[in-house]
Amino acid sequence: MARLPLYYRALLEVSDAEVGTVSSERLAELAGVNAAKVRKDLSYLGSYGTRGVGYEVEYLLHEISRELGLTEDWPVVIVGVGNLGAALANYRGFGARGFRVTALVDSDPDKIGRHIGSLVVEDLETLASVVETRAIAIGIVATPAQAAQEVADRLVHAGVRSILNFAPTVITVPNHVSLRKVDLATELQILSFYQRRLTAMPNGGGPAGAPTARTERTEEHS
Amino acid sequence: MARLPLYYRALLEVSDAEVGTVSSERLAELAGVNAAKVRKDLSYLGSYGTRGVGYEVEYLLHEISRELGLTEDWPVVIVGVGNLGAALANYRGFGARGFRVTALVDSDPDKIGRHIGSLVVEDLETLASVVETRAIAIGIVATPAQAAQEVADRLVHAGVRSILNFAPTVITVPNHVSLRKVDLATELQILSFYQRRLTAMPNGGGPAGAPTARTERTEEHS
DNA sequence: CCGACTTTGAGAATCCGGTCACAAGGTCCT
DNA sequence: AGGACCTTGTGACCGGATTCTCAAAGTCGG
Repeated sequence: MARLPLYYRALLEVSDAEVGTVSSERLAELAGVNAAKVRKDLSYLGSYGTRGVGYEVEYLLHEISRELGLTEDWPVVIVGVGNLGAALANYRGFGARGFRVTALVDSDPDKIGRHIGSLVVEDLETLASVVETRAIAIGIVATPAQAAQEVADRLVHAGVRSILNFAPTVITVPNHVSLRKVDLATELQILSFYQRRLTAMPNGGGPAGAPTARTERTEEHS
Repeated sequence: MARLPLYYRALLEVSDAEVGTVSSERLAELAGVNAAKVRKDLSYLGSYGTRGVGYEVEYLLHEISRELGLTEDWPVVIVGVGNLGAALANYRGFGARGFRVTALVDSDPDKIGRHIGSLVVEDLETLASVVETRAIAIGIVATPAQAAQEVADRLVHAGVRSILNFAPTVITVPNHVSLRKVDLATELQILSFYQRRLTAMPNGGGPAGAPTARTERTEEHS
């Protein structure tokens, strides 16, 4: 499931402070989801957790990180070293656990050879050998939209099975390849959509609910 | 719907090349979704499009951009000018349509006063007045996880109604505020999850489907 | 050792979005 | 003008995900 990483992070939080066990209730709160959902999800990867007590934090943490493949490490290549690509290369956020950015490639001769952090930007033409020699598992596409599909094709051809696409376009891959996308412009447009709703109808927006209730909503937008 | 931006982009593509009209079929292809879904979605914002012909590109484009609020412009503030914040500030991707990054704020004295593009980083403490004087509508949270909730609270308090969260943590807002998140680490972990699946069971992964069929999958992962 | 209390795990009910299928409406050629 | 053909709009259906609910399992204090 796509919620495992959420639980993982929630577990990390509790493992700092408290010790021993967490209830599904508490986990749900931390992860911003329903408690029943937490239990369903967790039971789906085996019956860890004892009734009347909760889940043993350390053990569950271990199980989830194994399930997520966080115990192995996955070399990453970033294709396209513009603003975004460069920022991603420096981003500690995922240098942190298991994901090492191992190579940067670009097709722009001006950028090839440039140093970014401890890496050197390499030629897109050498992608295949880069992927092979460094056992790259994950490719990040951070190119302009026009180049994205071709880059994806090359990644797939080179043997990459997981692609994260930041380019603002739909790309297509064979179905043995995993594809996820992060689309910044789209996110803003969605916000804009709701914003417009709000300002269009000055007051009568919410359906008489408690106006200051705190809800964790990220996907649905009620 | 959250698919409107997709259609919008697809329409932009066709508006370059061809002229006149598009069928839902073609739009679906461009946007990577089912044709029936396109029709449902579009019919949901009124009956544009004539039977037997399709949708008039320019008109539909106009309608969608109005619906998405892309005709107005939404000043954006970025809170937290680390790697990611700085990259976002420079990113042309959403400077492009309607979204102007109008202010940058940070709490780090070393960063305050620094120039990024044409903007100067301002003090987080002045957030309220920045939001008010510049009529900021959207806040982007690009701080470390620990600071994210407080920053969000401040944004809400200052009157921001739409927040895009890049910090790797769950944040909570009153329910009259729209919240979306972009979680890079989570995306990678999800890829890692499927990657592990693949390598764990060397061959028998896919259920006998055509192994090289091209599918656009981003959310479901079969 | 027993009873009160807590919390999981899973079966049942419900909700929601996606897909299918087809009638209604409209174009274009003859 | 008429018929063949095309594409939309929509009602019906389907399946998966979410939520509700409750019995089973386990702890803890006395």
